[in-house]
Amino acid sequence: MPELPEVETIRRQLNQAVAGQKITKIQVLRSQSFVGNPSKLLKLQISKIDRMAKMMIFKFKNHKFPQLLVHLRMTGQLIYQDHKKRLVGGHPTPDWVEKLPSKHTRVIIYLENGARLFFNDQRVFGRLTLVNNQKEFTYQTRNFVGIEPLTAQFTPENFRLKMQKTARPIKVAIMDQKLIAGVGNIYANDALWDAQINPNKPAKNLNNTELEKLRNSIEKVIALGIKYGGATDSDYRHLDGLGGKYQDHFLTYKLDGQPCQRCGSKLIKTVVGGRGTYWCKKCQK
DNA sequence: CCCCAGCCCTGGTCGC
DNA sequence: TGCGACCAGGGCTGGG
Repeated sequence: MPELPEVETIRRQLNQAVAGQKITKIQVLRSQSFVGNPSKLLKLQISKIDRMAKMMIFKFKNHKFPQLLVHLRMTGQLIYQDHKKRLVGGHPTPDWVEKLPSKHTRVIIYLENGARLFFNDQRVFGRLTLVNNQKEFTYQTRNFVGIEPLTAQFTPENFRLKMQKTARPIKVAIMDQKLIAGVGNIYANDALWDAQINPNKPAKNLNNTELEKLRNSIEKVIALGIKYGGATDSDYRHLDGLGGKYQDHFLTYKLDGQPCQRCGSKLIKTVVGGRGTYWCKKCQK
């Protein structure tokens, strides 16, 4: 599922592929997938795409607003197809990209140069949300205000301040987008394994050494995720339809029953905060 | 404020 | 082969 590295990968590709293009038409094929009036975006020129936690923010030239917020949730994809149905970067076009729209296409954004941007989303949890002013923006992003792991704000001290505030399991705490931005289930599992911390441990019970280790591990796995273009576990795809590679480097995620890379004992799967949790009972204390 | 259960969705899997 | 129950999960809502 798309987390910080996956969303960041797509964001960078979008800035290459669609920045500078004007939106000429928007088709909403499933009403829940688009919140707001899509016609407000017509004729606006995309200036750049930012990111806040797992949310992408489309901004437009000479307009502070509207802005378009895109959240992929679990199965959302943004796929770019140019007017010749060729891919960005010159890769061979996967058949399914040439055949878009598919039955999972929820929104199509048409660009002035003849290209189309497809928002596909099998489970319809993802959203394109139009915000018209600062008040709406603040409301829609109110739960995504956590510290960004790859910025100067992600200091040991700031991390400690956030984690000491809650008695919830540490895994739940680092996945709380109000505390830390962009960490989802894959990278939470892998970071806790790397830091050798039991995912059930109450966040405020971690000592400074453990917190610093975990902070470093979050930074490490998120950076690795970006390096490999994210993880294609099921639906996640790059802008050109191809998959990421981080799934070949999972430390724990979906590896229950496999030997721990550190101690060799079998990784287990439990449920923490209602989410599947993969870890090593022997070396995560 | 804090925390958690239930909900939104669809497709894949499993048992019968 | 088919059918129904169940599961996956990020984030929102409502209730304790």
